[in-house]
Amino acid sequence: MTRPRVTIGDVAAQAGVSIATVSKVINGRYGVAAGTLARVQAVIDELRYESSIAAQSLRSHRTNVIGILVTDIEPFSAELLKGAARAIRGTGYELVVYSGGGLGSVGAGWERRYLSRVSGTLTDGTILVTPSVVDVVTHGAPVVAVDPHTGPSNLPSVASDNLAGAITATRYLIDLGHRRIGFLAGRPDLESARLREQGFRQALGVAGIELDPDLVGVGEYQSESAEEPARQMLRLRRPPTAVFAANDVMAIEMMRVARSLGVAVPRDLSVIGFDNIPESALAEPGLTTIEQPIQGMGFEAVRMVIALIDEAYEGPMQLTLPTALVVRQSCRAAAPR
Amino acid sequence: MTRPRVTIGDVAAQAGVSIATVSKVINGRYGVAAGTLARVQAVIDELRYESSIAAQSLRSHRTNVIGILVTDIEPFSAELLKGAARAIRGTGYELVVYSGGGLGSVGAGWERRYLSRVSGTLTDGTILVTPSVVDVVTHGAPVVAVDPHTGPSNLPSVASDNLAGAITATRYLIDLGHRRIGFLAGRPDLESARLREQGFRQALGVAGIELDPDLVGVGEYQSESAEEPARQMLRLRRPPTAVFAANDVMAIEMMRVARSLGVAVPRDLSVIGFDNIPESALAEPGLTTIEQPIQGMGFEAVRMVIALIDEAYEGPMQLTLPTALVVRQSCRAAAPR
DNA sequence: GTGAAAGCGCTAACAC
DNA sequence: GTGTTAGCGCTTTCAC
Repeated sequence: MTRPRVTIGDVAAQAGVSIATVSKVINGRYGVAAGTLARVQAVIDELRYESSIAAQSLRSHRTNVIGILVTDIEPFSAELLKGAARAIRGTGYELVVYSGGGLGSVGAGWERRYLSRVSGTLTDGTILVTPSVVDVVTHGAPVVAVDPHTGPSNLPSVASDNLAGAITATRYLIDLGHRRIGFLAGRPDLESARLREQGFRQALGVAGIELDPDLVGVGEYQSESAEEPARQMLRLRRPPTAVFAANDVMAIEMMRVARSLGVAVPRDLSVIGFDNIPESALAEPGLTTIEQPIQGMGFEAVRMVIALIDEAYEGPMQLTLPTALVVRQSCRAAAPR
Repeated sequence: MTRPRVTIGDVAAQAGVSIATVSKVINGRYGVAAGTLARVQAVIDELRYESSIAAQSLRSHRTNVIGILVTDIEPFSAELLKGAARAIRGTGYELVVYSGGGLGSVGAGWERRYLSRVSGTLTDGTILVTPSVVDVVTHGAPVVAVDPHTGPSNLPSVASDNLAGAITATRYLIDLGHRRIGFLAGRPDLESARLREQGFRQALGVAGIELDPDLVGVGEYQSESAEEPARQMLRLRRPPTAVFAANDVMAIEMMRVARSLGVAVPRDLSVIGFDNIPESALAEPGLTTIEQPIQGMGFEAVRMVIALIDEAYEGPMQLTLPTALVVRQSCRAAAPR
């Protein structure tokens, strides 16, 4: 059933009071006689009046909404949203997710543009997911970055410990006795990829293992671009006995290529990947992974913005959450030499 | 860096034109001299001006936003959102997800309340996910219900075929030779649960199998409430050789209880569940399921609202998507009698 | 071509 | 207690 929108004016007219009085009733302000209050309330119920968020927030600059900006809703951001939703429960705030339509939404900078369109008007605080923007201008309302692609900016942020995770993964392989360990790197323009490679190299260095340059391929975080480097690595005269991939899809690709080349995992090759897409555990249940606390990042980001809004935040402005090694069946001890 | 919000007035002043002219530039309206346009545009870039969505939509009633209302972001709705996001790509629309803070958000009716707060103002079209409300009043902008809990209402809707799915599942067990088939029912107040039970009974009827009332337990879609009925069923003098659970978590609970009672799945008991939570495949990789097209529902809902906005929709107003049987290791042929 | 003015639905001083 | 008034930031006639 479609009928014209009910406005505060309609309620006022019907109740025989002024708009201001209705506004007071809605917002529970002082100075309304009990009788008037009841009458206005009755009309509100009868007309099923609901205030317009647009008008309300335009005027009052208080919305009880935490905004979260994602360029798209895909497995990673969806997982993050679950954590954010969990953190929002019972806080009195509501969560509003703004999703650009994928595709970089007419170029990067989407986050910045949208931020200024909603922040402080439609939201009391805003979370930016994997922003690729550094110089963000805020307008009073707090903004928190999650998993910033470009590394720490001027914003408070929540990230996971890519460096420590990569070290853990590499150490694990080393401890299994592997010495020829390959690495499939991510997109060089992203902070996460840089940190994961750094961790890999660092762990090798500490163990006194010299890295053969042939054992490093750039897969750019995607299976298509990882295929060729993976194949090359396995076709070396002396192929690696283990490979650490900077993310899960490349690890899965590595296993696929190995299979096609008759290299058995984990018998001939151990594979470990940095977990980015929760669903990858479904696609390759046996894959050993370094798990990022994806939900946890969403959760902490929400807690952080809310605390910042209330000016009660006491914690590091750059929060780094630990990763965890999840051992499954894709790794085994290196064959004795 | 925090500085006061840049408004259209600031731009106008800086460019030495009127607010009206700036508005025309922003909206690409006719009647602006090339020189003026360039100058205004330059100021906009310099000041990094972005129009306020709140003000804009309050005035213009056109937002290019599809709103999607969910009571919470959990695995089911998150999956749905992925599909919705996929459908939105390249359409020029943006997706905005409004999430109540779980917990029924101060009682049901949250959807109705929120709908009237955003529809037609902040959104051009709105999707209601699993609404438990029947009499929805719309205000011009189209509204589509996804997976309505109460069955078809006055709204256009997208749902999955619970009835056919339940029949498929039951038939599958029958075809495996099972004759004593148990059923764990869902929440009786929800349409999905009614349809799934109906399909179960119908399939048995067609096969000429009489249903033993002891083989039907009400698990209410939750593992806690399913535990007792599951146990009772397995402890019958003549326990079932197969069980169909109205959702996945109850199916998983059934397997757990069976295990604890020394009943081996699938040797002694076949189990099949209606899939609701994508992640359940992770928790119980071997579970045979009736898969709901969760992403698909989100996808189709978005296409439907957009078509309705453009007044170009030609399809059924109550769209029902098919389910699929996914056979894994939790079912086997009944032992010959 | 451009700007003055009205008003979208609402809130918040301030009078009465 | 209640109503009048002045905007919030923007779009849109309609004069000039």
